[in-house]
Amino acid sequence: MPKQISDDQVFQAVIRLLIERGYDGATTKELARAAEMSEVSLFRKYGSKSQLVIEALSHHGEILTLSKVGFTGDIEADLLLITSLYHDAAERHGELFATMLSEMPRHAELKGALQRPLMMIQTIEGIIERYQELGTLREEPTMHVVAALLGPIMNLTLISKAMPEKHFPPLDLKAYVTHFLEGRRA
Amino acid sequence: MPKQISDDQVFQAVIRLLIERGYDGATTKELARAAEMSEVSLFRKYGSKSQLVIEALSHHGEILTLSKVGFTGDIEADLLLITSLYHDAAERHGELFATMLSEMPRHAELKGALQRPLMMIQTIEGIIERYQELGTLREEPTMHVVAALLGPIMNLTLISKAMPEKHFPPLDLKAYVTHFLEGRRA
DNA sequence: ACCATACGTAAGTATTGACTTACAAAAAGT
DNA sequence: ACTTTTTGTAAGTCAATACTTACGTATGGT
Repeated sequence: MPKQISDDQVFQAVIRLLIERGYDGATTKELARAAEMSEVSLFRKYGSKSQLVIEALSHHGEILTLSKVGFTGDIEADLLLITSLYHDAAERHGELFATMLSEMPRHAELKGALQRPLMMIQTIEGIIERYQELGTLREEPTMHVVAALLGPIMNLTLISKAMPEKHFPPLDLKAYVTHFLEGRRA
Repeated sequence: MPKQISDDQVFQAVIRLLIERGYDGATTKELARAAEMSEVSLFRKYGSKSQLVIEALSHHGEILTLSKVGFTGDIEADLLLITSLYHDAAERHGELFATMLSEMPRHAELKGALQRPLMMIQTIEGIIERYQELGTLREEPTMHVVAALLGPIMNLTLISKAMPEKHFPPLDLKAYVTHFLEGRRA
């Protein structure tokens, strides 16, 4: 057999192109070229564009690798780890996430493609909840806390990319977490 | 002359469709139908799809009126007004804003379409800056402050719409502003 | 040696989308 | 009345896109 193209290689290229061009903008022709395979083989292996994207996104659930994240009892350390990972992910894939969030309702075939990223939000909610139960954090809807923690980071990266001429100073995540906690401790 | 279709009516329909389907998803045929005019007339009046969208968004900027917003010296009142207006806008048009933010880098023709909304962010930055100069707020990049203030609101509305099965409690904006200020005063 | 496998190239099809052209009609100003 | 203005309908062009068909080829297992 020739070449033997690995799924990993394909999925990686797919994600890269999705980030660059979005779902509609990433044509199957370009997807094939990015994956260094023929368009025909692409359809043979993955059936359709939507299936390919779903498989790529599922496989790439590692985008936001929260496997290392958990409850340790040290809230500053936990939040710093979460924000660091999220910050990296937002830098690299924030546009993709935003695109998918807004394109999902318009592409029924994509339902389920964001299952994994959204589950990670629930993981974070779980950690928040434990700190609330412990009395470290004050009680409030966990999703509000998650939004307060991650919203500014996502917003900042999106705006930075939309206004590339303005050069925003980078976030100091350690200070960010510290200030986040002020006023939020029980 | 027949009918005499007003720009207002057209722009309103355009915005509505953009929210529903996004830029790529909103076809000129559908745009024409939504505006209750023929596709031909649409091209005659506005030249192209991108121009139509740009004009509609520019015109729409007025709906997100921050004209009442300014520096009063009462930081809690100012921020409460800003967040209230922003919250309303995000509820109604958050998806649109997010879509445009993520689609803009891929559609060079749209450059300038978000000029107006982005200028409002700069208005807010100006107010923040004055409170920093007064010593009410501690010094840090103004865009970081804006992101911290508005990011969570935008995030919350986006996620609410992406996960409609989960019912998130509404934000108490007054408490939100109060907590925002804790840890941020100079 | 041979055959199934996993790919490639060339050439389609069918659909759709942005945009145009040609011609007709309704209304308003004069 | 007539001309201008602003719309409409019908029909198209042209390019791009998702996806297919037919056929050929290199490779590895047996």
